[in-house]
Amino acid sequence: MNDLLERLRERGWRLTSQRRVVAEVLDGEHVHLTADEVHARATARLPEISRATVYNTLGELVALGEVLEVATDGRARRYDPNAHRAHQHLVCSGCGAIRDVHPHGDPLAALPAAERFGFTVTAAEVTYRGLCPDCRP
Amino acid sequence: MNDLLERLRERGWRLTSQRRVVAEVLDGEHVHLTADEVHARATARLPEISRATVYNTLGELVALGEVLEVATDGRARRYDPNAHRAHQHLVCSGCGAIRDVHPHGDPLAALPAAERFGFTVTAAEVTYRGLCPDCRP
DNA sequence: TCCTAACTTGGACTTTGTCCAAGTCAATAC
DNA sequence: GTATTGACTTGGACAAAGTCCAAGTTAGGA
Repeated sequence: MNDLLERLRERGWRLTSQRRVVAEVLDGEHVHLTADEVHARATARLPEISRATVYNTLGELVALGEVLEVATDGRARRYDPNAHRAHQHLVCSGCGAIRDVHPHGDPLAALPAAERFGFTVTAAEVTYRGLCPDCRP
Repeated sequence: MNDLLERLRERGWRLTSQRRVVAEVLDGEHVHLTADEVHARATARLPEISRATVYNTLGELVALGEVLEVATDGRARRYDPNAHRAHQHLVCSGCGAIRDVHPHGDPLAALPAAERFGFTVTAAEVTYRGLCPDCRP
């Protein structure tokens, strides 16, 4: 995480306490917080941080490629700090829990040229859906 | 499309002009409208149809398995009437255009048991991202 | 230690979606 | 055909998620 802040500073990011707190909140494995959750946790450490700043900072981290934005449920976007290792998502249809997973093979390879409609295809996001152990009937 | 309305009536759906219009608007290939777009097009045919009814009807069609809900952009959900043939989505990062595509192989098969975290995995949604011919630089 | 462009703030606003009480109507029965 | 009734629709209020902006604050270089 310190690496992250260092990397960003080298890229001309001004290192404010707000940005530091957002980066800290997003640290870890299998972290997929909504902007609101990030704001709630950031507020615990820095009570006066505003929603706008959280949104701004998340947007910047996404633009810089340090955080991934995932839309697994059609509701709030979630932010995934695990941007430097390619992975996909496994989502529980019951409780919404999300895990990072690593399927074998390159999902992109499965799309034949004839199915690309002239697009230059650069990425494939896979969302696996099912029930987690706690939600299984 | 008449098949759809017939099928729904057999399942006890009351066939109102509002529902008919929503079903008509959703007819076709590569159709991925937002609720708002459905409402706009429905209004052109039936001016007094309300937003609430469009949302209700879309929700019912999804629950009945006749329409798929897709969340490709973290903004408005989109509705895909092509629910009876398994497919995935190809999304243009430039303009947001969406195509239905049919990769070969079963994407589910690529997720090893060791990566399933005890989940009962039942589906895999793949979103391919790239630039469409019109958006390519 | 000063300066200034970059950053943050709070609040207003927009978009997307949900909920509800009251009114309307499709389909069945007669 | 007409009556009946429960299912459907409506508009408006509300909620959640996200954007925008003018004014105030501050990190980091000079």
